[in-house]
Amino acid sequence: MKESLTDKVTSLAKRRGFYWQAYEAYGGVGGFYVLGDLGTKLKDNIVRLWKKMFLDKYGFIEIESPTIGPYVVFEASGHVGSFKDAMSECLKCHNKYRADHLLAEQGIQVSESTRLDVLEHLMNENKILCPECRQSSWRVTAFLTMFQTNIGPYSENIGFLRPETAQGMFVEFKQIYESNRGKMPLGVAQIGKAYRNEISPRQGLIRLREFSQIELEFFFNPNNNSCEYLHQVDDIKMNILDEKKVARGDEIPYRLSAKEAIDKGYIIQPWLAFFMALSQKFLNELGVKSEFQRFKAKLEGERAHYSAQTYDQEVLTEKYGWIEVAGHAYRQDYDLKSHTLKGSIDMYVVEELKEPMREKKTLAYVNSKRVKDEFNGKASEIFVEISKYDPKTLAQKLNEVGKIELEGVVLGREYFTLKEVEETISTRKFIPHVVEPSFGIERIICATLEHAYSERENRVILSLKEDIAPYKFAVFPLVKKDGLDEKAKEVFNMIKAEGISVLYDDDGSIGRRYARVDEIGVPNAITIDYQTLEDDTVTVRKRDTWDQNRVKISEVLKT
RNA sequence: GCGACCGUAGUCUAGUCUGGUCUAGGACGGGAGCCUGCCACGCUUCUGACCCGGGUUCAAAUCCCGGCGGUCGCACCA
Repeated sequence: MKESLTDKVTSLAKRRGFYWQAYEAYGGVGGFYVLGDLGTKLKDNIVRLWKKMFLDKYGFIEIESPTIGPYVVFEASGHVGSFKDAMSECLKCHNKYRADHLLAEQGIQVSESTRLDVLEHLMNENKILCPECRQSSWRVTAFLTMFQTNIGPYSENIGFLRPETAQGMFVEFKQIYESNRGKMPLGVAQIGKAYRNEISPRQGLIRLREFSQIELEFFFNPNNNSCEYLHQVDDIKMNILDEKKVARGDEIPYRLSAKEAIDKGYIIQPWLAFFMALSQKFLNELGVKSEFQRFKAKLEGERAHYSAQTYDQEVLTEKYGWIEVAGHAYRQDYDLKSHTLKGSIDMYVVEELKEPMREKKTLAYVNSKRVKDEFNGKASEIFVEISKYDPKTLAQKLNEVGKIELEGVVLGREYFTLKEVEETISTRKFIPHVVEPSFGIERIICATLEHAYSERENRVILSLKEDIAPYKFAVFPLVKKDGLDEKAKEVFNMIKAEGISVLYDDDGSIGRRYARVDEIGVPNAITIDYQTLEDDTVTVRKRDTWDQNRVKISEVLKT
């Protein structure tokens, strides 16, 4: 089989030091990798571009929270439940299956909390057949895809390495919200490592056990979910496979703008649609053209436990086909609600209504004179009891049943004065809803490299956009003599002093040096020749066209 | 996790079937030097590998077992 583009990129990545598998000195460990100099620079540049496009432009903010969290957090978030699968192993052929799936096929419903020994009993008693070898001999064990550790010296204090960065933003929501002076809607991002103990990590950087995420949690008021930026992405047509198309295996996408997709009902939240379009533009900026991108809906059964709608953003690769580079999920209020229920902080937000609402209501006040007159010594007791209710509730009860029952006394309507009042309501409490664009940085690096890779005259060219190229300039003396090399070093030092990433190379022929920097994506190569010594001009040679221009040294950084 | 195939320098590979001549050969790459007036020229020189562990044998890159890793298929990917 012909070596695929993906394989070529992998081998280039290792040869030139973008990334490689970790722990090779010890035979390698699956699912872990190292970013080299070029890789870290590329990653930093990608992250910087993302921040510019998603945060700075919209005034959204960023936090950094711990990568280890206590058991309760992931219990509340639902991860302990849904990351732990009961795996049933066939003792004959040793294939493993989800126990609940096999039981469900036979119409036996079990819950997530069903004990393992009970599951095993059910599997064997009901003679569930192994799909592979048609035997029925099972052992049921748990497999937890979160990495588990202990916090402090006591083994019963279990902690987990976070399987997503998102929970940090949910658990800390109230503090984030307060310290940003109650802004709503509020976009909060976190960029960092997440960990999943994959059963079989494979495919290079595509499935890792430790990986980097960029996650943006966008908190908004569900009563006011219109997105003011939608018009900014009108020109972006997305390839969309909605739930219906996915369900029937239709691979031909709709081509729609965010607004059109909302209007047609394919995307149920305007903000979700906006971020999807913006994400497509982000990948465009990284050099992945729109025709190599699509958004594929997750079906109800495959969605995460928190999601009401999820679109995977996919990029076409030669070897692996469509790979997911980002997930766009409508998480509703699932997470904040869970943390409110289990934790000690209420994650609601108070909304000030633009148009205060006038609400009519009836209030009931007890006629104290009449009560005193008729109940004498018991009156003060009655007042204490009545004060437990507010006037609105009292009025409601009187309207519904015509009386108030207290300890040993029943007071009828005649003991109260009813007042009709109109109240102004200017605030309302709500738990924000969340849409989440979530990016896997390593996969984006793969997609970016693959779509930047090309070959010309048997040489490799990595056409990384200038914004994200690890090195912006390379400086070469045409030949290493007659003072050209000293002059070249001067230019090199000048650019370096500006804080711009730049390489110097005087080894071998000039053509060889161009070739070397082409394959790591340096967009500009500056050559110092004999004319430079006379008039301080140099040639700037462009990576993608191989065109050369003569410019003054002082102008060189403006190219 | 299961199954099939595979594992020799940074990369590609010769050698493995049929154990010894392998102190493991080549090409590319990389370093140093020479050369070089614009797209991987040439020369000199250096660099560097049998995945790990155990077994069989007088002798293991080669045969056997286990582990680790890779690719593919199944399962998993919340």
